[in-house]
Amino acid sequence: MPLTLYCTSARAKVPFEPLVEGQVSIYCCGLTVQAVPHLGHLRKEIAFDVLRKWLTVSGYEVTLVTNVTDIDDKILAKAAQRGVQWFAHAYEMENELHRAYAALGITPPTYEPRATGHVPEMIELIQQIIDRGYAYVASDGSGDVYFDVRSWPEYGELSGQKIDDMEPAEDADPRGKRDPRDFALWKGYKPSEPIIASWPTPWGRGRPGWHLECSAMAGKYLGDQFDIHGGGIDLKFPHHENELAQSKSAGRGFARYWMHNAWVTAAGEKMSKSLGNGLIVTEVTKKYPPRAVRLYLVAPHYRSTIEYSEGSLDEAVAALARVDSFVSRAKALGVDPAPTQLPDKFVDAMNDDLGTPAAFGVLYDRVRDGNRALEASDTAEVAAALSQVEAMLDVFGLRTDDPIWGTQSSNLEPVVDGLVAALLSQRDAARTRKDYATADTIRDELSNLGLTIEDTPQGPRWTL
RNA sequence: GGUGGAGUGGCCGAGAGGCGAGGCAGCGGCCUGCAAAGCCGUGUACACGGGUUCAAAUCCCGUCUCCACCUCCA
Repeated sequence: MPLTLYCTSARAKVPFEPLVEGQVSIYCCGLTVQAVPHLGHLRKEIAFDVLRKWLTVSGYEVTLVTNVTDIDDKILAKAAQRGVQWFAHAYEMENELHRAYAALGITPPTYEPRATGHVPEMIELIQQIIDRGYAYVASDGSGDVYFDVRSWPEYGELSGQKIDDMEPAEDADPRGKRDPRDFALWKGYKPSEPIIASWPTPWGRGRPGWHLECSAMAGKYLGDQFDIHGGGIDLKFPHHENELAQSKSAGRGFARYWMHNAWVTAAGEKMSKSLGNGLIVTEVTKKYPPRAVRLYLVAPHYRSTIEYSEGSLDEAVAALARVDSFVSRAKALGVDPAPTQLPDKFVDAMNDDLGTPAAFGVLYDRVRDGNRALEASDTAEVAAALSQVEAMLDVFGLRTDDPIWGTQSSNLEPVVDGLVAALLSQRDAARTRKDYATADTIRDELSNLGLTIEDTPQGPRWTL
């Protein structure tokens, strides 16, 4: 089955054909770095991380561009509130974002351009749109430049919205607009804002409009036309609709496929930035193993809403433990790794619009097969299952030994291993003379330290 | 008002006309000194009311509930 992806503009799953054979270019709207990222923000990064891995496994060379919006109203407001420069606040939050990437094992994008580094590209794009007659300088002398939505007949093609059916803007302040739905390409400098948060342009000083920056950066790094444009479902309208209008009205082909991921909700509602600290990525990964958090975000389909709950995270911990347990027991057996070939069902599931739920079903089935083989001492089958399980985990970014999780071993590990082994051999001796009281005391003591002792036909094994 | 999405077994979460995805929890069994892990077995669920069909969770009509977007938002 060839790869199909659900395309928002087609409103259907469509076969994926890259623009350039063997290569895939993806632009995925990144964060406005105004606050510490929570789980919901990173769901997008995870979803596209998996897409990227799957395309890579499928033989494509992938370029993923994710922007950092480092200037906007909220950044200015928060920086002012804290009494720091806007760029200091933005940079701090960008670092937090990178920490969150690392915490969840997300490969950083190929390129991660910052909006403020691309003002010349934006000016060029605005000029193109004005020259073609689809944008204008505000009539009120504010220095704003607006896109003229009425002039662009295809406006609304992505989201299916019609200009006339839209709710009229809450603040009926026209601000020099021809139509209330016109959106800012460029925001004129306001004396209330720091002068260093503005850049010179042919239309006066000012700063980038949010929608425009993405069009400009996508164009710079991926060209006028590229394969996939992604982002959270909330960006579909107006952000992506506007990006599309800007780029196409400037004569650029822009994205050929649009992909949108769904939310992580909390208490049934969209996780908002005002929810507090509980769901901040780096906090969650203190309470739960990072790989389990990643599994929790990867296992449901990317277009399905995930309801946040600690119970679900506990389930993820348990499910991952079962997989890990098989991998470590199989490896302890010292089997020769079999050549890796992903199961057909897994490939089909992933090719069907990244069907991770069905793909996980295949993973769990193989783990069961492997466990059965382990009991039957069928080393060939253990080896086959192990290599497939690891290959599948690799696609999800969940391999224990993936370097992205960092080196967890320390030089103390052999020491600990030796100490535990010594205690276990005492326990074994006690068990041999049927002194179960002593044996159980040793096990309890180790258990109190957080070690789990399991007796297997190959002797006792311990895990932390 | 417009646009889009959702309601599935104790919980999570897929599927999308016929064959009970899968996970977690539970129960029974095997194994075990006891455990743990693992394996085997075990559940007849699809918001509600109609309809189409030999067959509907899946299609059609209607109803209810929830969520998102149309303003910054992953």
